[in-house]
Amino acid sequence: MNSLGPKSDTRIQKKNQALIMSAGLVVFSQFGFRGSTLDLVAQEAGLSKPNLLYYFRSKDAIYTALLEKLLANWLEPLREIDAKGDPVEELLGYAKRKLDMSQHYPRESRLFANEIIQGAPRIGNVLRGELRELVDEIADVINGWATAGRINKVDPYHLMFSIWAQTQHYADFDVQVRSVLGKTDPFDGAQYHLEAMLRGLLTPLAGKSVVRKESGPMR
Amino acid sequence: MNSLGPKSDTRIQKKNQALIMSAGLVVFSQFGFRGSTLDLVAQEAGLSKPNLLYYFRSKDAIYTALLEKLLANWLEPLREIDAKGDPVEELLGYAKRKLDMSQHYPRESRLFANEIIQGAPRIGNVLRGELRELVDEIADVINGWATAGRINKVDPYHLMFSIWAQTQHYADFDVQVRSVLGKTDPFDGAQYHLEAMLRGLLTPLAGKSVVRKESGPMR
DNA sequence: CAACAATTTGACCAACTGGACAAAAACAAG
DNA sequence: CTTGTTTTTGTCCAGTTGGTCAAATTGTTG
Repeated sequence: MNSLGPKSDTRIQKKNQALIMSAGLVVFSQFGFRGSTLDLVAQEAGLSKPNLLYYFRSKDAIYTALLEKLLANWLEPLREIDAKGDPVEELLGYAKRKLDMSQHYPRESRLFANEIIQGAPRIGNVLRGELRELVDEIADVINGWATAGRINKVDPYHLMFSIWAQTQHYADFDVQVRSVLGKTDPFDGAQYHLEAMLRGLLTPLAGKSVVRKESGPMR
Repeated sequence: MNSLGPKSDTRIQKKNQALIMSAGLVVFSQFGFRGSTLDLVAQEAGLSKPNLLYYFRSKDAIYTALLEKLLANWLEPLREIDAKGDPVEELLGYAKRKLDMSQHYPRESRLFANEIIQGAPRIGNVLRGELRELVDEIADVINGWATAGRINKVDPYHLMFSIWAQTQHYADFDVQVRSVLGKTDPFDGAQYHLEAMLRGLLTPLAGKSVVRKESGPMR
């Protein structure tokens, strides 16, 4: 009989569960939950539809399992920011890790993007809970760095948003980026640009605050 | 009889077509093309399903009409960049216009994002054609500014990507942004942060290139 | 208020959807 | 090889999907 708990997973179970997760990632990341069908996932996995449902209770179960696995990895790079490290290098390292994820796991990024765009019906509580707490912690760290004069004064929240936006963009909008760039690989240029942008924002320089003060609000 | 060409649109036709487009925007921007249903659009529009199909030939026709209308507006802010203006202010102005669009037309942004994430099946040719040409033009302008020393040397393509990413993020990931910020309105802070980031990157400063040269590649 | 055109609707359809289920097939261990 | 257990599949089902169509309703114009 099929076990309920995670006690005994035969190797064929492991193999097929992984196969289904992988196929689900491909399909759900492209069409979102509502736009995906079990038939599509089954076809992508090379299994029959009833066979999918032998391993997962429902379409929803596949999607949820996928999202949970993703979320665990998604917050990890943020946790690695070290309050005791060099501020600029810590933040650049974080941006680099996020950009690497966009390069190597673009489907995961799109799965996440799809879920958020559609209103985050299944992970809204995670966003308002775990994510928010973690972001608040890191925001404190960044504020500490700024107060100590080790980086320029920045809004830590919008700093994180801009890192998320600029890194995930290369995965989520991959088609557009490549349409514009042609054959040029996006990621080398992206990394250099992102680094330059963050250094320009963060690195404390005597002359800069003067320039900033002179400028009125953007119009 | 229903006219084929755009010759005679009675006011009731205009009203209902607008009603359907508006409803379609709400539904398609949330669920993407495949995840949306005519019933949902009909319900949102307050019309019966057959009545929708009296005004539009098919589900596809509604979606396509929506995309075409969107694309016209989408590229407009980019066209407004003036090669004869002040470089930093022109680029800041562009960013501001894009951010305003995210604030005031978030559904349009999400509709576009959905289409791109799903591989841009219907607008790939526009991306590789019209968009790319326009971006190339602006890239030339930016390169000209950089060569003249009026802004720092930047990759114009990645500069545009980063503006797109950071502005559209506030519309596409609205749920996440608000989950993190709580009741705080995102857009004031976003504008200030975006401006600071772009100024730091673009404004030519004697001291900056030294700092940049010393730094190795991001790690 | 006729008479005609524009609009709306109810009923219907074939294809597809997520899912149930029992029978068949493949596997494992004595 | 036999027996019990996993795994796989064919068949089926009720609900939903995009779309059709003729009939009914509403609007318009003389």
